[in-house]
Amino acid sequence: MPSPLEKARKNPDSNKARILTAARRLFGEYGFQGTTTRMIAKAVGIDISTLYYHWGEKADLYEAVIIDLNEGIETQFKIIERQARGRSLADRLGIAIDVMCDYLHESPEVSNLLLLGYFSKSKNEVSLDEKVAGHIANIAIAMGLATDKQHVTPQAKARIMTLWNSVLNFISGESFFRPILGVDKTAYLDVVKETLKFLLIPAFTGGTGEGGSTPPGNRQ
Amino acid sequence: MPSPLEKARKNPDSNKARILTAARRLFGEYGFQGTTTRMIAKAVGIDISTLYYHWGEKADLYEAVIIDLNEGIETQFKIIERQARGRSLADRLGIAIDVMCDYLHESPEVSNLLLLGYFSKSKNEVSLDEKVAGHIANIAIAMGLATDKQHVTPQAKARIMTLWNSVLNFISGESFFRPILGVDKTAYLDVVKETLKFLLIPAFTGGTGEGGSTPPGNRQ
DNA sequence: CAATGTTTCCATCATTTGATGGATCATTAA
DNA sequence: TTAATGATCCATCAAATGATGGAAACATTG
Repeated sequence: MPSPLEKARKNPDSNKARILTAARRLFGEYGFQGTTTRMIAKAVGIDISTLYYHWGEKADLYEAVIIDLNEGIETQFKIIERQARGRSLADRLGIAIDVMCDYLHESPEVSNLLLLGYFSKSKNEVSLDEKVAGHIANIAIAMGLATDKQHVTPQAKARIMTLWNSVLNFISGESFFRPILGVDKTAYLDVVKETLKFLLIPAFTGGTGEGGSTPPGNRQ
Repeated sequence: MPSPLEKARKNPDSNKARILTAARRLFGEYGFQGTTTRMIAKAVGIDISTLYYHWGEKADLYEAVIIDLNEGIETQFKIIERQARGRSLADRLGIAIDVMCDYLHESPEVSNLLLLGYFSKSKNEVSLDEKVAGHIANIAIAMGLATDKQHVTPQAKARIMTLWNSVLNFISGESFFRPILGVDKTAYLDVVKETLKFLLIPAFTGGTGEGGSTPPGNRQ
């Protein structure tokens, strides 16, 4: 029994899938309240009743978007985990920052939707928090700050949250922050990565910061 | 010629001022789109036409809220500047974190409104960005990372932004993050402050982090 | 008090928005 | 071919929403 989401992904040219894609972009750009079903239908080029036929009410469509989103993020975490395995802590952090920045920068609606989920009291009951809790724990383990999901200290969680949120902030807020920084679009991502590494790596490693790749003496 | 805002603040019991207060809270909680003029009027206990009489259209009221907000923030920055003067860099950062966390935690709608302003494409043209650019530069100077507003490097700005956003994130996202951390309401603010100091001070000072108050040799 | 200005509310509009029923067209199975 | 199922659109609804006109209440001042 394939879920509606799997069904939609199987055929990306179907209207059902195109609705999901457009909804993702528009919800990310204008939020749940700021996006109307007519906006989505118009973006796809269909009638709104087709949208309702495929996804039910607006909140259901939004929920589908969020679930779809989280699966994409989990994929990225697996990539980070694979690349980070066996490297030094400083390297692992650098890899995490690079991979997440690149991924989110390519699909900016992701970070927008996540941030809106964190900060707006929405009546919809998409259980985003459980997912995020899992993500946080996963990063903590991948960074070697904890050994299993059940034993992550609040301190470690809070530190990961800061890192995670900082990435989201910079990606989502690009149109707002970039003019303030006064750099062009290509330089922005580099400044962001550099800043995050500069600020966060020394604290985690308790030492000198970036300092190149995988020093021979693998200080833990 | 007193501005409408000054006029409203002069008499906090007037309906005009009470509308502004309620609007501030509700816009902060539900965003611009998610807040209706009827919600605000109902919160104050008046008819919506009274609201329109005092503040004009909805976007004008929102603009007044944002302006009001920014003046409050500027006041806090002056407090930080005064307290930080003459202290070590680590102390100045610690003071900034403490003061801003306490202030924002007392009026959480402030950080919500700021974050919504950063991340949602709103059609309203409240020039929030210029204000924020000024705030960023002010902190940079107060922290001793720059000497005048015109000569703040993108790197310094980006680092301040990370700090500033991290505070906003934790305060605005408390209802979301606190359950994940598994701490109670009173402990949350302490964990946040501790985390921010732990992560950010070492990077700025290039050294050992918090390490107590104002070391005798005032290393720059 | 009378006149003038300010504030408040009631009634009402025009749009927008979420949502649905039913007709139509396409596709597939028997 | 025919019946059934799936997909799409048109027309329409009811509720919510931003906004306004005008009458009434209230306050201020000469």
